[in-house]
Amino acid sequence: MCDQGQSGTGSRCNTGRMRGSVQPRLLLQLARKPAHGYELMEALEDGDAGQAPDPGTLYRTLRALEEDGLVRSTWNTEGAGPARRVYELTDQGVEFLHAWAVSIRGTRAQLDRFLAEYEQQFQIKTGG
Amino acid sequence: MCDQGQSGTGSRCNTGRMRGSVQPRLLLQLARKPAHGYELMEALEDGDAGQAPDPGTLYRTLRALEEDGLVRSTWNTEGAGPARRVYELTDQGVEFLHAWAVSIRGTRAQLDRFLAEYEQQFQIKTGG
DNA sequence: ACTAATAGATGGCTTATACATATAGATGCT
DNA sequence: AGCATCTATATGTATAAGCCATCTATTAGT
Repeated sequence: MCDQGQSGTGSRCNTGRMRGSVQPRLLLQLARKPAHGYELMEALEDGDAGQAPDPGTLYRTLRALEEDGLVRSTWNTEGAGPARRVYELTDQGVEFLHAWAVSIRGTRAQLDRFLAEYEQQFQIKTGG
Repeated sequence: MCDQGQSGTGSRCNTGRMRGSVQPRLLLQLARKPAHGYELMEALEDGDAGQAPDPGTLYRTLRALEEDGLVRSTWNTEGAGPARRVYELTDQGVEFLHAWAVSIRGTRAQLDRFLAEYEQQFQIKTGG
């Protein structure tokens, strides 16, 4: 059932990605420069190893962040194309990003422990 | 609303932990030694920085892993106390653990990228 | 008999994210 | 004018992971 060869046929049989990275990545990107959703998607696709969230996730996450006071938005109707909702970080958003960074460092430490134990168990020497 | 000071009042306002680590940690622990649920909980609590999943998560995850053929279980009624369902890894479980390790290395790399960008943005020098 | 420890299991809930689809303005082609 | 396409935002639905609370059962101690 969980054959490695066949790709996900809908079951839980894939080594699921770790969740909880969309929010901090959006906050960090906004810390660099205010931007609208579409722009953020392209930025994450370019710079973040091509791992942008889908539009649904992205826009909904942005609205949630705004509801929580971590970002604020204004409409920008200048320039070509449809109106953009431009987001920027609030002070609270910056603080939150710092908190996320702490949490993420902890997660990374946990992954390091896991990988160390794993490699010890299977006596693997990895270059990276 | 998302004040750092007050702890979770039920909203999404906490720097959410990264999910997706229970399965691989169970598989790795079982790779070291076959064990029953309670034993696994204690092992994860001891060795894994005190981050064991709650019983509900643990036992349900084990059953799911068995349904997927990654572990198999037998009842052990010897010794004191109630019967234990003792789990051990299958060959497929070992393969899956390897796949998880690859995925987790990828996740760690992503976290490293995030933290590098974060530290660059805020010009922080960290000792770790 | 009552309590506690060990051991396993179920029900319900939230969160994060994905996939699919809908809406709408702007631009360009025919 | 009609129509496709790109840009941009949004909603509907589904799902997996994990938490909290609760329940059962066995064994041991008082």
